[in-house]
Amino acid sequence: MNLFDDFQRRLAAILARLTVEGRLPDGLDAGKVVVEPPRDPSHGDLATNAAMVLSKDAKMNPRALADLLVAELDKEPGVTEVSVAGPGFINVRLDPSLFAGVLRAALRQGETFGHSDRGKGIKVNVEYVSANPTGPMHVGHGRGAVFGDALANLLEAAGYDVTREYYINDAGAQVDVLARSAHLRYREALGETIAIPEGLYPGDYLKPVGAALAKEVGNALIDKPEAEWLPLVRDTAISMMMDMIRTDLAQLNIRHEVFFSERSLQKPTDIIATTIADLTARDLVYVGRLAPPKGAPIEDWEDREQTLFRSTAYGDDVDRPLLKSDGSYTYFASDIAYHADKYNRGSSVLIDVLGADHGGYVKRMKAAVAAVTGGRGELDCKLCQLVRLLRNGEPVKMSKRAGDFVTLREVVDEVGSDAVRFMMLFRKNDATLDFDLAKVIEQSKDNAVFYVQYAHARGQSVKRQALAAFPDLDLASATLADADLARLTDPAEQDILRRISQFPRIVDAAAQAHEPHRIAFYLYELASDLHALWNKGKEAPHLRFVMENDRELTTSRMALVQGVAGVIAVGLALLGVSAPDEMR
RNA sequence: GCACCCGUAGCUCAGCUGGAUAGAGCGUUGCCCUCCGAAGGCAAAGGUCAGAGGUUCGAAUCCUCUCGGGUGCGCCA
Repeated sequence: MNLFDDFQRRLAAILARLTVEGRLPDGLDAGKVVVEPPRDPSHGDLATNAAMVLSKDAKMNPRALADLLVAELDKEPGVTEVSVAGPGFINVRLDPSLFAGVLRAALRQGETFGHSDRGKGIKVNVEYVSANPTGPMHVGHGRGAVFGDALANLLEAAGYDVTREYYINDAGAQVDVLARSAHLRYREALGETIAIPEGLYPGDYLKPVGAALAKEVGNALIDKPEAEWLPLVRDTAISMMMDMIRTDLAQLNIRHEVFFSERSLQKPTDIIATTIADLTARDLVYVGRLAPPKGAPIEDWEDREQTLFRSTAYGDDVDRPLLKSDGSYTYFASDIAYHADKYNRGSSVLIDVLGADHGGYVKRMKAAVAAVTGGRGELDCKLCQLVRLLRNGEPVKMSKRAGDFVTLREVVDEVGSDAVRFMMLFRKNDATLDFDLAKVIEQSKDNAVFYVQYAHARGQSVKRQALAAFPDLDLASATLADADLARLTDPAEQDILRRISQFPRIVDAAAQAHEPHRIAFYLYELASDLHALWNKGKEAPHLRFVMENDRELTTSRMALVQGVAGVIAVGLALLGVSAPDEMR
């Protein structure tokens, strides 16, 4: 139930009809036409730019074309007034019953209101978090985690078939460093006094790994050469780190369907080799020399022949190496094979949620996906900017225990999952985020999480009051959907109906743009509407939700309140935030 | 040197993929409330959308350049 889509279709039908009738030329592209709410509500309920964008192709001046369309739109059911404004805007005013109809739909559809089949089941792979399995997650990881999860929710709501995936970087040198660090903790667990040299991971979180190893194998690994103990220690450590990360994620109610191991790209079969062979056969891999980067001089630069992927053929600035000097694969080589694999598993749309420090990586990855899918796969990289942790405006000190960063778990333990999730989504992903630990648990209007959740709770509270006044009132959504909504005549009530009718459009646009923050901002506005109406009831008793002398009006208003609460609940669910029945 | 992201009110940020007179919160100022419809309300002031060109009916939004901030720049992941 999307009024704006509905009118877009109606307009397309009108254009088609006028074309058939010969009153408009062939070849008009109705796809350029936008139907949207006017910025200024006094202009009407819907506005379209149809006359302006089509005037050139129609070989008519915009006003004349607008007049033609106005005559047709005027015949449409539910349209009460159509006018032309400015350079050729067509403003449409609708019968209030149409907005009431959206409220009824919202009440009937409940938790699926705003959902659509726009994605038509297209398979989308969202890869997010993908933190190295070498330690606990920090707050920056948390932002990507929350963003990716909300985006996945959003895409599912828009009718896409979403796979939530985590790429475990368990193949690089960093996991060997992890193993060495864990081995030290193992010796420590056996009673040795250890010192952790520079370059290894110092965090206490590896102590349990050492203890677990000691318990499992006793001192069997203590005098062996590194080559013999490293694989076992590494696998144990990775496994325990992943358990820890999964626990951290579960605390934020984030679960991935696929955990993909980087090492599995080489064992048991080497997919990286076949991917490179495939690219080589297509002349996209060659052996050549690379000029050293201009800016920061590299001390040990060695000019040498290397195996390069021709990413410049797909818009990258320079070709990229696939093999290190020791012959092993670069991270990029693995990643090409990995993305090829995601595509081959059926996802034609790939989304990578990355930290902002990966910005330089995007071009080459897009080039790789284009090459490896023959241009049929689409990759969108969403870069999440840094999070600055504050407490009352002051930067938060790092925790030594975890190894010089604030862990995600510490933050979630302190302020809760809802506050973390909402605040991380109450900002565009590419803007840096100030996260104030004191502010986000404050019960005031300054705190957006509280404000939105409170609107939902207030809605429930109002319903409880209505039941106190009319104990036999049926407040089930299905019943409220049949209420007499014509009694919602106050402008503030009408505004809320309009706001609700925009929700499906917001969900759709947010999903298309891969921008979950739009939902958060919409909810803030909707909450604000409800609070404002409530406050009006203080000065103007005839606007109170519960009218003790008027059962019918109370019922109508309960429909409105339940509609708002329901939309807030749906929106918060998309963000992965709870919608409480009361604030405590 | 190059690439990517960002630059909107004093501050923190929105701005619905190019629409009409650029919005909100905080802060400031002024009224009201502080008799549980509690976790405040109403209103005002505040802008060269970093700057300059360009594209077109129309630009905060798209293109080019300049300035300013951030990030990254074989064999790290």
